[in-house]
Amino acid sequence: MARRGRLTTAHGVIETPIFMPVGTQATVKAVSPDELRELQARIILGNTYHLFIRPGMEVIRHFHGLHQFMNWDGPILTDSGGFQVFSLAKLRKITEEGVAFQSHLDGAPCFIGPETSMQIQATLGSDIAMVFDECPPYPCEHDYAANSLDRTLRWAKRCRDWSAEHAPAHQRVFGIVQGSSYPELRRRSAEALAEMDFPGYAVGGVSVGEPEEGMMAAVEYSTPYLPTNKPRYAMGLGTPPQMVEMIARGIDMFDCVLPTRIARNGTAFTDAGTINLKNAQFIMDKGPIETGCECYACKNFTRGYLRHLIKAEEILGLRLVSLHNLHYYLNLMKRVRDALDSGEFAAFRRGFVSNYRPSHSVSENDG
RNA sequence: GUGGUCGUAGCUCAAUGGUUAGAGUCCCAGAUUGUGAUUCUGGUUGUUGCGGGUUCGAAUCCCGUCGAUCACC
Repeated sequence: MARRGRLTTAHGVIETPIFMPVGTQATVKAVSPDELRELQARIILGNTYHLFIRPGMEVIRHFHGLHQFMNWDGPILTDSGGFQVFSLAKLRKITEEGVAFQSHLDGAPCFIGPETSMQIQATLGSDIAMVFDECPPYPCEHDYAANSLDRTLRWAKRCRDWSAEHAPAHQRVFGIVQGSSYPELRRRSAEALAEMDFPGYAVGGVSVGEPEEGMMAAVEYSTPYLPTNKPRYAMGLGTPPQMVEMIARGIDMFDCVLPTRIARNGTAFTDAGTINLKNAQFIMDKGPIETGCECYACKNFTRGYLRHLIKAEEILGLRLVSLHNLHYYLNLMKRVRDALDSGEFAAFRRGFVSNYRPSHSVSENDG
């Protein structure tokens, strides 16, 4: 099931499996494009919803698109805004046309539908645009999920058609599988999208609060019905072992805020699991975050120093941990690719997952 | 030296004479999955300066004492 792939875009070739750092507001938070290149990030995310609200498309158009605006000349994938409309905006009203909502910044009334989303993404000039979908909450009643899915499929077709006529020639549009936790809906979604013949497919509606098994199941319900010669993208995922497990299930692309977000709160990834650099145990620690790590933070700074920076709320602290965590994620994908190339992925997967200790909350004081 | 004001958690401060003296911050942990740096959730911490007294009951009232601070000499 796990596979290697190659995705060609106007701004470069992407070897899969790949992790895509998230750069919601035309920046991967705390990290410069130079540093992203040094980290060997091959493709990053941008966000329709956020950039539409601020700075707005007039500004993006003025700067000739997102690549030039943020000075990143590698590939960019833009999210359609479907997820953010549901996770961030207030007072949304869904109709066949699209979603009316209030901006999370100032409450201003806004509207994004399939065509507006594609229009925005065309203006952004991303290499990969996502269809505008509805991301239903978890848990979700079957009837609601079915109706939502049908509408999302109609939207997908509208996105594809709008894009075929108006989008810049270099831009590809990926479909998004929905269907909540229902196997037959996931299958229906994947088959319908495959019929529409997208150049890539995402599994959406995951990491919305469901247990991890549900997340895995949603992927397993979807991938068997997607074409094998097109990239598959698990949206918003995941932890390191989750990604390895998803790759074993035929996923090629990931994006996740986890490495950058938790970096800003002092948590760093290692092969043994996450460590919280704020913990008192690191005060006098002269070692790097992870022994043998080749990232800038690990080659130059101690845990004790990083702990100090983070406790003192110094910006360098969150930058250094962000660099480490991104390096960790990007390097993990490289290790996976190497393992796939040498035919040792199964062994790598076993070793990695058993070594990684998930930081489950120890709630012994409950009650 | 005289007179006034004030001493409460590490810090800044609450608390009609009436449950187990609270809050913010700090500190200690945890959370974070298509973004949240400055976020969220928990938790530890007190001889109410000290010593007496009044009272059923004192951080609170009285006396003494120590300390800080201000004014005057």
